[in-house]
Amino acid sequence: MSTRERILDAAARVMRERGVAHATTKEIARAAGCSEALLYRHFDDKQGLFMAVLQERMPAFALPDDAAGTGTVEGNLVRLVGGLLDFYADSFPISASIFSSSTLLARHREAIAAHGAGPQVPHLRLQAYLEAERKAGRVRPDADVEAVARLLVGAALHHAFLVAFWGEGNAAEPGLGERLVAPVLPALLTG
Amino acid sequence: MSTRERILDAAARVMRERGVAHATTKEIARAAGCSEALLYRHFDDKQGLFMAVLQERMPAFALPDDAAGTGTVEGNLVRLVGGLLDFYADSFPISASIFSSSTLLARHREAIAAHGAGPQVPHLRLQAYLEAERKAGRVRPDADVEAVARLLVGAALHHAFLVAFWGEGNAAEPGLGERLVAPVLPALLTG
DNA sequence: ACGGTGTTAGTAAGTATTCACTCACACCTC
DNA sequence: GAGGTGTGAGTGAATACTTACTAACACCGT
Repeated sequence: MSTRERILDAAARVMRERGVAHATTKEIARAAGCSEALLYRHFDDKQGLFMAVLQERMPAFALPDDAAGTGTVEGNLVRLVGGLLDFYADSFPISASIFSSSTLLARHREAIAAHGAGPQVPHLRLQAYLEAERKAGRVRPDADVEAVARLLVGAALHHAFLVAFWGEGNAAEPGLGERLVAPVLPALLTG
Repeated sequence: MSTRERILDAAARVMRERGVAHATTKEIARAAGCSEALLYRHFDDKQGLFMAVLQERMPAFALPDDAAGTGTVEGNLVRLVGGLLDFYADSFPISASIFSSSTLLARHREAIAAHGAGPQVPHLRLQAYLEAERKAGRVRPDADVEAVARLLVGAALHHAFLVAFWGEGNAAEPGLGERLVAPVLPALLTG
């Protein structure tokens, strides 16, 4: 693994485990097993390093390839929500830390706007899946798919928030995906 | 207004507007219009001041008094979700900042555990309302009220997250409460 | 009424430490 | 020997926190 990658891993680890406030250059260098000076060979400054972590060490949000029309809507939704729960569990600690600095937030916002990425992507993707199912006739034509997408994505985010707050202890909650999907099914399914 | 209150207001304002990273003692003192030394007359240390802000300047989450059995379930839920949207819109910026420091998070967690407060309160309260309605026979006996509460609370939190990320611009979204409540109604209402 | 005594509210000017960041220099490979 | 990779030893600035001090005010015995 290249030094740059080691530094990025170390920085991400410190940010996750101790919070951005403690993610000092000294702490990151110690975690990466190198000198502080070396950080500056690979990154312009500390904010540049943070930005690289945000862009290269945020867990990718990959919804499984569009399964619209295959399997059952319920099964697909459960799988998608499971992916959302994992995604937010991994990304929430670092995402939240962005809000600790207005300047970091502003830079991140600009960087992200350029890529078409951003925090609205998950619910837009889920919404797109539901729209495809609606087009396929497996979801009621009058269903508010945007609202449903927001409910499901929100519940996943909320769960990550609680886990991050209370510590790693109560992380996995088996069957949560199924339980979250069930209440919105009557509003979705053609009947 | 007492000096202590002025300092708390100033600290909360700086934390909100510029983020905890920029909430230095100097900055807070300047915002409060006093000397840094005075901060230490009223608080043990900076973390103590932050803790006081978290405990005394977080917007109170007040669900309107238990309306179970009155009005319509839909109307009550819309009102409750509206309250949640306001609550999270106000509290998210400061809540998120807790995660910037593992030690601050740990202290806040302990302080909160003592009060029986914490981030699980909103969805427990909403869940309690739904259970009351179930007992009153206005919600299906087989409805998963916990899952529904998590969906609605999560969607409100998610909305606050997006607003905090993109700036104050796209804050109010009229009719959002109604749209979020509608998809869970079929799973709740007795038919 | 008046001086003495203590308390409260406030600050200017520090100190020690930590922070992000730099630089001169060493080591290595080609 | 040139250029990439790496470091020890710093630097000035910023930070959290302290100290020594003042002005205002309340209380009280005489």
